[in-house]
Amino acid sequence: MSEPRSLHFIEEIVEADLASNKWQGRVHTRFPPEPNGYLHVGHAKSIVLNSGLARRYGGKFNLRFDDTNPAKEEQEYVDSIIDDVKWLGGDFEDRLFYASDYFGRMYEWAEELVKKGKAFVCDLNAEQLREHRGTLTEPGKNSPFRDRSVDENLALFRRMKGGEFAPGTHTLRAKIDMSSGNINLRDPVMYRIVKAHHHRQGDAWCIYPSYDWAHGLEDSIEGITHSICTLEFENHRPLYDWFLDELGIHHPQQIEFAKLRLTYTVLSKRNLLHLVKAKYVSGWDDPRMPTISGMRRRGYTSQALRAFCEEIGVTRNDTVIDLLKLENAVRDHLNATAHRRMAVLSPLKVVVTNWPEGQVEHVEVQNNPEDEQAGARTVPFTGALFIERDDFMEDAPKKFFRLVPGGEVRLRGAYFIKCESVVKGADGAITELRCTYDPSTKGGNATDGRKVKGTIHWVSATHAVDAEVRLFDRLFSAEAPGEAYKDTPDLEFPFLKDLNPKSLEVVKAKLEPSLGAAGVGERFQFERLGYFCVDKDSKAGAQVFNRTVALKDAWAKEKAADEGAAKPAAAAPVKAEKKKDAPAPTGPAPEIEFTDFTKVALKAGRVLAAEKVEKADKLLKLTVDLGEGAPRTIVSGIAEAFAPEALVGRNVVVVTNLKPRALKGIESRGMVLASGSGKTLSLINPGDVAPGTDVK
RNA sequence: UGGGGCGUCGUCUAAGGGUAGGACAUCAGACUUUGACUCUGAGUAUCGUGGUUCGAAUCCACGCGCCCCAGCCA
Repeated sequence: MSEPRSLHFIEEIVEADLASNKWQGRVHTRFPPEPNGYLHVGHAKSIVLNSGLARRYGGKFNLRFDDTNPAKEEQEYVDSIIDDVKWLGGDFEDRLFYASDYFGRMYEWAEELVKKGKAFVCDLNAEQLREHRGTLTEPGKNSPFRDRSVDENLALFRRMKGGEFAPGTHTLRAKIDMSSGNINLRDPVMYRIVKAHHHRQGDAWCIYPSYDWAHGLEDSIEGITHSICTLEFENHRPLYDWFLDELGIHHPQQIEFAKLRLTYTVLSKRNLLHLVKAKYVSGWDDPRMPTISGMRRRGYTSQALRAFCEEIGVTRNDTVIDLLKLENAVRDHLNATAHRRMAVLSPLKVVVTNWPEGQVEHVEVQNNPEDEQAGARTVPFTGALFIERDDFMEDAPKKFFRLVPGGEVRLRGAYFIKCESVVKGADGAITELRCTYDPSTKGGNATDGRKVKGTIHWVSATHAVDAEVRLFDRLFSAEAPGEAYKDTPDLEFPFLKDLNPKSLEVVKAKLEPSLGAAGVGERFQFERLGYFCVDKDSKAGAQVFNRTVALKDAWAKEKAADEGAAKPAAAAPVKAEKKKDAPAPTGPAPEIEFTDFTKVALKAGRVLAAEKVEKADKLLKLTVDLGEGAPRTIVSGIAEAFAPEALVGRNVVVVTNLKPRALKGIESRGMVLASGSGKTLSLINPGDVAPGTDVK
């Protein structure tokens, strides 16, 4: 299909190791989650990486629970993680391990280090330990207990294990270097006393190994060759190496890569846990959650998730992936595989006046035009139909090529219909369309060769199945949730401020009858709407569908662009001065919500240059100094009111936090505020202030 | 201010001294019984400044910016 992609840096390391026979030809990776939450799409990246390496190089892949902290871990999480890893295709065969099963060996190794004089029991409490640790710029101080004798350390350590001490009173520490620039090397804690019930070990232990001590041992025991983790563990690598070298045991190579970050998404277990616990979502598998179980429930396929992980690559760059890329991956897979069905989400009744009373015709429709093998199905057509409300407009713009009064449209797979009259209720709302069909257009083709531009979906009113459909939008409305509030004091979870209040919309839909038999988890494309799957909340006769992802919609985009043009002007504080029908000062569609005044960033700018935009009567291309170093290019629809040269040197007010938008091929980064319209437009003057000054 | 890391189109990511390529996004067009898919085309990038070299994203130097680290979490 495509050219083989070049190797990423970890594959290069593995291939070099294979070439040099560093591990006797072995490749053995692992995925080591702590069972303290559900897995999310970031973990998917790691699973795909680790299991993919094993598959690619004929190696092995382990699933290992890093269950060294009984206070946070639960069996529920273990179960969900196993399900998720399997679902994703992470093939650990029979190699499902638990770090807690190694506690005995870890303890013996700890005694070995004590005997070597490389570890000591420290009586400092947590606060004292912190004081002794020093700071980022100052070295730490040795613990007063650092020079205890081996015998004393051994005795004390055994008493720790024996449960003789209270939590927090003693720790076992490695004896390394309190003056190291790397804080992890300042005599790190190897064991702490925890009196808590362990999900597997019960109360067998009251001392628990810390991550740094335990992790390398776990890898070593399992014969791991490449111990892959995320970038924040890079500072821990010297410690990983130190323990293994002191013990002289199998020493895997730790390799760090950048973890996944996604726009409009939070991906930390702490934050996800809060969303669940505080009931902002229905659970870990809420379809809006970026958890693997949530995405699965929403209708994502594991193939799509894996394709996404392959596509984003593996590097050490700290980057943020556009959520659109994920959505693109599902669309891509579902487009190829999902059967098409018709469903009407917002029904508008259509009566076909010349259809023979009571007649039912079964029209044949293809299941998937992308896949011949998918075959065809039959859909009942009658004189009483539902179509989508959005597919009819009384006062339609030229570019609207769906149904309009007196106009003709094709009903997918059936006939052309023509709208003869519009029936309205007392409140003026459209309640019904009266149409005629053309019998010579059966199957959707006109015998006289005449064309209709639009094809719309429909269901027979008498046959339609009722169902609940859940439409999801992104859970957060900010690209980086909480970023704008991260310095707000007393805000424990800033990302909650960016929660999207419209992330879930529930509608009552009319479905084509074949859908009534669809079982939980089955996926379909509802033609022209998106991909949907049957949710587990479905009951007999009361199905629930989740929208996995909408289809791309060029028409919606065009409409939004038109409406968006009016939006920023209304959102800006100059609203009162504007006429209702005034064109916006510029075209950029804002990313901010209409009501969100507080998010509009207004700054003073100085126009450095201005020129007319080719093939656009109203647009000027402005170069505006906003005190940011480089000036911005802003395209503004003010050419009717201002000659370009009249603007140079003027101060203007600019909305700076809009998503860049291309106008006539020019990227516009912001919007100039103006009031009035057409030739009588005036620019808002911020006064005589420096470019970049906030205008309130 | 200590230690570690990272800087290539809007966003990801290739190019490992020799034409800065791909994906997603954007825009324009073609096709279309899904305004989808597909196809065609367009624009936009090597953090900066010096140096080495016939030639630098790549090597060197000096800057600049961003990320991680002061849990008895992982």
